[in-house]
Amino acid sequence: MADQRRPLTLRDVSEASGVSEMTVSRVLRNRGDVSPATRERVLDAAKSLGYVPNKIAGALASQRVNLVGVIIPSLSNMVFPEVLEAISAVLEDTGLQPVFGVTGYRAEKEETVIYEMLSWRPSGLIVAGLEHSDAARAMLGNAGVPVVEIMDVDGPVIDTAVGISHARAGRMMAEAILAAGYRRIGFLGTRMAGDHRARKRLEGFRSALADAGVEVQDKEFYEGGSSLAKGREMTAAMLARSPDLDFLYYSNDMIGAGGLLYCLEQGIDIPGRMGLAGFNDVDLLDGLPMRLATMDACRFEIGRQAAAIVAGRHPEGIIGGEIVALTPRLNPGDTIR
Amino acid sequence: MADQRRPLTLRDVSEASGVSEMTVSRVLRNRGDVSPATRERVLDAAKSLGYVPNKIAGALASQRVNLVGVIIPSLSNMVFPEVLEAISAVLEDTGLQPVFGVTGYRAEKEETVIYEMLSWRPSGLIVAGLEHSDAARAMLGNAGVPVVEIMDVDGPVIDTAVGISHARAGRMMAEAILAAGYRRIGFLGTRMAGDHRARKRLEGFRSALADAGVEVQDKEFYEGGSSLAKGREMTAAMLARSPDLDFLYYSNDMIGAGGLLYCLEQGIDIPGRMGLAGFNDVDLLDGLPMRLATMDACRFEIGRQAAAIVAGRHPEGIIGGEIVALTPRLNPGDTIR
DNA sequence: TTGAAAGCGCTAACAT
DNA sequence: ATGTTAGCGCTTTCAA
Repeated sequence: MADQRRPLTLRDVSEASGVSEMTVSRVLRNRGDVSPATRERVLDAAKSLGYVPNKIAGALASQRVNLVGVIIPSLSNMVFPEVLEAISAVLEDTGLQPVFGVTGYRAEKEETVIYEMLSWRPSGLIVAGLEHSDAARAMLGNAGVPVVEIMDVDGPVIDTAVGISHARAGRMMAEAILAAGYRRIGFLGTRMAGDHRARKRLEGFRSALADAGVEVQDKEFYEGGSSLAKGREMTAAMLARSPDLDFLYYSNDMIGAGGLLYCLEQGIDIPGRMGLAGFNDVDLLDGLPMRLATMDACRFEIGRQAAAIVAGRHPEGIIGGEIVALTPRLNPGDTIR
Repeated sequence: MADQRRPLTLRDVSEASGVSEMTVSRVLRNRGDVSPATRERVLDAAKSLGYVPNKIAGALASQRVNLVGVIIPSLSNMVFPEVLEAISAVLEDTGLQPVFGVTGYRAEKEETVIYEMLSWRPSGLIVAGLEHSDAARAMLGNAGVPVVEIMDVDGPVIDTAVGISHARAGRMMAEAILAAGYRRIGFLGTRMAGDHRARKRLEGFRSALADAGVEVQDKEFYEGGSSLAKGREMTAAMLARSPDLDFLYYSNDMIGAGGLLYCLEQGIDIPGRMGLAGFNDVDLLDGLPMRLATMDACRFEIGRQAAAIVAGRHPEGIIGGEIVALTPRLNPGDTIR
């Protein structure tokens, strides 16, 4: 517990306990056979010195690193913290530790983050999305460790992917909307070049509408700011411009919730006169005056399975090198008639 | 770009470029003098091989690690992602990289996370809160690197702290409520033993009320679930039990928002018949029918300053070993008369 | 401007 | 059950 500037080493513990460095190392890692007496002496010495092992040296010597890199676009999206939570929970008792990196939806930043992560030689990598720069793809392909791409399955996969088809999610929502008899449909979403999943949902959505001879009648995009407030503003603007719309499809639940609050305030009959839907099925909605129709992105399950694959604890029959396509679940809530 | 199992080393690049390992190392780190011709040859070789430096070896040799450990209680709290964002932004151009660890508000888990982090010999540590186990406190005290405790300043500090006084925040809110003439006050919060800041706010709140001879008339606590929904339920329960309350103080904005929505639906006159207030000043509120009174926890500023201190770029006159107490700002919104 | 040698703190592999 | 030796892949330091 004495304060020192030079960090303590195994050698210090070795000297303090009168045992070889190797034996100290064994005790500290619970490896091999060590007599209880020796064990206790070592532990006492380590504790009273305040020794913290140097994993850098350990990793270099053993060629093993208990880190798993997790690369996501954003922390403010509300979706990713939940994926992280699921990943953390699974890794908790595997001896692996997640390390998070954030890309801000920028491919070039993603490339940097991947490079940085790989330079620490992690045991595995979990990366959100399938779209990467060529260089990033090359690095991931040659990483020599499990690489799991999560969230999305619509596109070429490097090694293993766990996610949903966002095109299909968009299609399913379109079909539900059409089946409910809505025809004059508006779309409200983010203007974010890097958000490929939102783009794919919109594409799937439009293509299913097109199959029924229906077109999206109005669109509105936003960037930045409070999603709830933006949802309000965008909805007000769109309804002012296109008052005869009978359905509004939002690219996420937060702006959808803003739209819902606006419509309710305006006294618009939901879901009779107009229907609404979002995406993600976030808990948040539980407390709103009405439950917004939405679609579950399976983010807990995605986190769980991705972590299990990286940890080598593959859920039922999955062994890596595969695509695990989860099924998005439609939650009709109260805003589709 | 050839695929290999054994990760590439400096030696591979050295052989491919016909230059010594040392020179390759210099090129890759932009250190020392290297002729442009050599430089280019090395860069070409590294790129075409797909070489990724091994930071583990580099860190061991140089005794320098560009990692900053950031330890927070939770990712789902909405507050911490913002602090992380601010930290990331500041570290972005310092060559330092944040590594996040989550404690789940459990002191014992925090101890483990600190130990793990320190075993990677980071350049600094940012830890949320002032309450730690004795062992954790000892580790932090002997870490030999900058340790910044954030969010809170009410208590003993290990090295440097950046935060607000939550006791004072609670007191300020009580004073504002009393000044507005409310007297029959209820409190709604989390039942979380590890959330010391919420506890301190409540203590400050009650003590300021007590100074005016006022007592909290009813209390309700929750755990888990959607905060918005819980805010609703708790509010409904409390008003059923104590119908004559004229103010509800919530320990965070999310449950406050749930309560607000409930009250509005019930047709309760806000802020006339009853006032409401939360804590955190989250953006979310912008889109609600009324803006909830709240208090800014200065989380961006906290993240910024903490990162600057760890990075050695101390903002105006702060040099570490100090307590930076930021001033919480009351945002009266529309729910205090 | 470039290279050679030594060693960072630990662990694998092999003694004893 | 414990100790010894030889690296892990880099960077520091010194030499050329």
